[in-house]
Amino acid sequence: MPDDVAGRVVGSRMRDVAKQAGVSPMTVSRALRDPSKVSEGVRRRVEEAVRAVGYVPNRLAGNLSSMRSNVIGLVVPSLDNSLYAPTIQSISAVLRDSGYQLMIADCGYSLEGEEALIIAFLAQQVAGLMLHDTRHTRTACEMIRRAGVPVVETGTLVPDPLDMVVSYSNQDAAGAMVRHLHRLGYRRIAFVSLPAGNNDRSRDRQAGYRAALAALDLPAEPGLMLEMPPGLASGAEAVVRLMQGPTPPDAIFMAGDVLAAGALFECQRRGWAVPGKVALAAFDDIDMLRHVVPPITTLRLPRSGIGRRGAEVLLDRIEGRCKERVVVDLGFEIIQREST
Amino acid sequence: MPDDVAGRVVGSRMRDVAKQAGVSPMTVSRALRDPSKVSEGVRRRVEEAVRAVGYVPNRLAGNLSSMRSNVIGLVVPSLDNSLYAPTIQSISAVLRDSGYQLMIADCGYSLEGEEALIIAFLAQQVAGLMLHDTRHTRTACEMIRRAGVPVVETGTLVPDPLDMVVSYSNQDAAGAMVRHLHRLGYRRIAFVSLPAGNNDRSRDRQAGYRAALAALDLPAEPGLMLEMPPGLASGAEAVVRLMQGPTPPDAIFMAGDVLAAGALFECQRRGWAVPGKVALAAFDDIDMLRHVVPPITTLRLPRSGIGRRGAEVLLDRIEGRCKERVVVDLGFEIIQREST
DNA sequence: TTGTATGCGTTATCAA
DNA sequence: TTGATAACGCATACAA
Repeated sequence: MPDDVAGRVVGSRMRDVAKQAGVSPMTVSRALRDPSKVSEGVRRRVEEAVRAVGYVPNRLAGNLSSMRSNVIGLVVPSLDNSLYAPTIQSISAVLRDSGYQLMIADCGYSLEGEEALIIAFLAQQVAGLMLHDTRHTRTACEMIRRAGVPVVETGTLVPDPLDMVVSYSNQDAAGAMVRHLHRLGYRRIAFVSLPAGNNDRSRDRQAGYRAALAALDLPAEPGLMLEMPPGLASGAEAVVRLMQGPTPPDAIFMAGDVLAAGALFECQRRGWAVPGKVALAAFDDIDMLRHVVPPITTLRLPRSGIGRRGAEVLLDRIEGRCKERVVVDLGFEIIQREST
Repeated sequence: MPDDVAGRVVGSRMRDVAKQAGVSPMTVSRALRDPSKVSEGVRRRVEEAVRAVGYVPNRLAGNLSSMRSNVIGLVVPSLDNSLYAPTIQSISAVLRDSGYQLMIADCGYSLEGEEALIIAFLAQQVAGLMLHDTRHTRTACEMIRRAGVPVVETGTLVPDPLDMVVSYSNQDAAGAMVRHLHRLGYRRIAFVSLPAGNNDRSRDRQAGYRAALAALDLPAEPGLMLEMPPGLASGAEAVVRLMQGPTPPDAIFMAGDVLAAGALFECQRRGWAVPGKVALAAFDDIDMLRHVVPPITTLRLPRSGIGRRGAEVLLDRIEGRCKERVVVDLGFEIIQREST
């Protein structure tokens, strides 16, 4: 029963249930975690006793004693960014269905921040980690290795994974869109992305853009590449700067989150026909891009699948169903719409 | 040092550090949690030993032993909805700066789901709870009461809070927008919201709309109220249904998340002037609404402030800095733009 | 300032 | 099928 101990209300413990049911605590433990290991009568009495005393198991104690954990730690660069929402949602669903809990933290695109969070998660004895950045401090890598905790990286298809990877290739995706625009006849393809400095995905996308240009024998004009901070306003600014430059592009590939929508809204304001004056392509199929006028050509990324499969392979490993260091490429898809 | 025990790699324990530093485990514990309680020399030796053996404290054991917890549980109706992102981000920032961890789960707008998550969080021995729904099952309330865990509700200014509340009033906000539209001269004000069935906020907003109409002596025509599922497409459908009805409105107040943007895009497609043919107002100042053409009048809600203040009052309570059951009204603001 | 004994609530292990 | 005992890793309380 609830007791007030030193100003702190505590719940009932397993031995309260045991007393109530007239069995030993160990039997309660068994009845709760594997009912088939106790007799029918005991099982019923324990169930009743649990209800009677309002017992809620203490998973801290359970985890400590069993040297197991039912907590997964997730580090994302930012929680403010709705891009991670579908991924987090899917992770959450898989974990919930398997009796795991999700611990989330954001590192603000900082490697040192990520390191601190990883250590905090290890201190919490997480059973596994999911990371969205693909570069990590030496200390972070070392800590993870020593702890022997399974890790899934989800940001991009990294060449030298810590452990497991579930993602798509940002580099391939950017290249595929450039080739798509080229097939449609565009030749002066500009590229706008978030700053690559603190964002691995942006770096990969820039590399994919450059590689595709080279493969297509298109010149890589520095004036056609722009780095902009996130936000609709940045997209608007980018399209203006590119179109008012000396040799404007005939297509702009916006590889930032909502940059493309910002660019389109700016075109609407200025009466610039899309794709008549300039074609627009985006990276990531957020719902909005399908509904604006005109709808924007984009890449559909496996946001939700990354969360689901990532959580699945992590749990498979934790529960011993799979020993390997899998690398899962979930691919991407080009969605051709009216803006190109 | 890491040891392989029964297939499981374990980290170093406090007594490994103690041995290395030539002191007792208790001294290590003190040196780590309150360095001022040990001598200078011991402090240095412990710090070195910690680095030498790569020690990471086991917070499960620490929490169990101290009967404290550094974990906060947050339940949101959905993680897929980017609306909660700024709130979660702010909570995360406050907790991180105070050495707490955030456990997140989504209940899918289900009361039973919420109950299960609350029980799971209590089993994890969370130090506090943040809930975004305002109705809870009897069992959930009972569990929380018995556990004596501080709770902050953030969904709306509830009349009968479980404990503490940090929010704004959805009802007042909806009413304020109706009065604003009335001041601008609109008289046939339609109202579109998400289904109220599983969403307390929608219910409150509908009530606010109705109350404001009554106060303004405007008739409450059933044909002017619509419930739509979330999404841009719903907004588009809603505006069409309202405008093609027998007596179309002169203004539509879209109290759903991105419904207003969907409605505007549909008006763009059909060439309906906004606000010439119909005025549009929204609920919640997502960035997009400022950038579309025309920018949409809306209510600015304290999304981020709710997270920050909510986490702050929760920690104040947990750490004994405040005993009261505070109710914080963070208010709202009407942002008049060109769509009305 | 430091160390010793004890307990946190559960599970592993082994004996009955 | 059940129970007694000993961890799990750390912190509280008290003694030195």
